[in-house]
Amino acid sequence: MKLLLVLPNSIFNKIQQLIESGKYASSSDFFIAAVENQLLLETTLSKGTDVVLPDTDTITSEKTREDIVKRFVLKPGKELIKTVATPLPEQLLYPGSDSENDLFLWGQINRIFPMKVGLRILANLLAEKNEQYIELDEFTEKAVELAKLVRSRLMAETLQITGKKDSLWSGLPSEDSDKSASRYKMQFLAYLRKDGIIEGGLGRLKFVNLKREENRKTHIGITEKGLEFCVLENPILDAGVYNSGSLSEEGRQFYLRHISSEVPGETRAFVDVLSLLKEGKNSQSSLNRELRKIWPKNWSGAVINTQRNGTVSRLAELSLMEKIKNGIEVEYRISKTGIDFLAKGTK
DNA sequence: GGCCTCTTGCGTGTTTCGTC
DNA sequence: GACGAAACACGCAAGAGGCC
Repeated sequence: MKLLLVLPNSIFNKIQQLIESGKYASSSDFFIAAVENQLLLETTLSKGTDVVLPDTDTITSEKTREDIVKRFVLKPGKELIKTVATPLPEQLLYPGSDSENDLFLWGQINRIFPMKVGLRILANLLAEKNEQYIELDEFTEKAVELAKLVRSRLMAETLQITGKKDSLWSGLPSEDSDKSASRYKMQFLAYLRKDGIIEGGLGRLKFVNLKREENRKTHIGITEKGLEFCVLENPILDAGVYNSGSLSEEGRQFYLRHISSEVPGETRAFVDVLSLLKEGKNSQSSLNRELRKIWPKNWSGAVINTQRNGTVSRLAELSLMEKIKNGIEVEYRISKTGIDFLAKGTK
């Protein structure tokens, strides 16, 4: 949508100076950042702060908002957190399945970073309450509110620094959509099905465990592996670096080691896609065609597409492959790290 | 203007819950 | 036990963004 805006010369000149100094790529970028900041402020103020911190009064400034985000997404003290047991196979296997090799992550989980944010929030809540488990609803509500703030901040920072829309915030819930909040909770975080099976990325990756208490309330705790991944340095959350990817090298290596030993379904998906890339199946259509032969026969074309897309996005985030734009088409290419992972994963 | 890719909102069938 | 309502689980496809 295009808007016609009348500005006093004094304001216009100041904006021009900021653009010329390189802080913004264009006047559009300046206005988008300004509007997003104002909308964020309005939304947060209208909701009050009861969902965030017990000792925070009213969010009245950018600095206060920053403090809240920092307090819940910065590295928690590892020694302050009591971990829980890793989920057992029977908490993960669907009726009729007997092998974790077939447990693919749902394709709509297309980023690891949103789960990292969720883990940070969970760990900080556990540390603050000095508990091993907390109520799932309490965690997910707070995670959604804070993840929205992280997303808004990330959008504004990325626009300022790179001058273009990057997708580092992909997967995090947006301020203006309950649907995206629901998606974040159900797909990236965790929940417990009625039959006791754990769903959601954090659960399927064994970074958290869930249990239903006698009062039927579900509780969530962080596993040892979840805590290890959680406290690893993150360029965005800990250093405010927005141009080196969403995970640190250490974080990427940990994730790969973890899935290799604990999450065979994710390893299988990675190995399947990387093997095909190595064989030269570099386009979306050729990948889909080949994956259809080796992935579950009951998956429709749309499901193959969803699963391929999610796997490719996570692989790219981990630097195991890259996407190269050729005009309007994209070529997938395995990286050196991808080849190394494949060598280890297929041994 | 049209095409391709990717993200994410929505539709639909199934299951669970509450009430009578 | 029957029924309707609500919640859940899964999967599809609309639409935004980028490019020619």
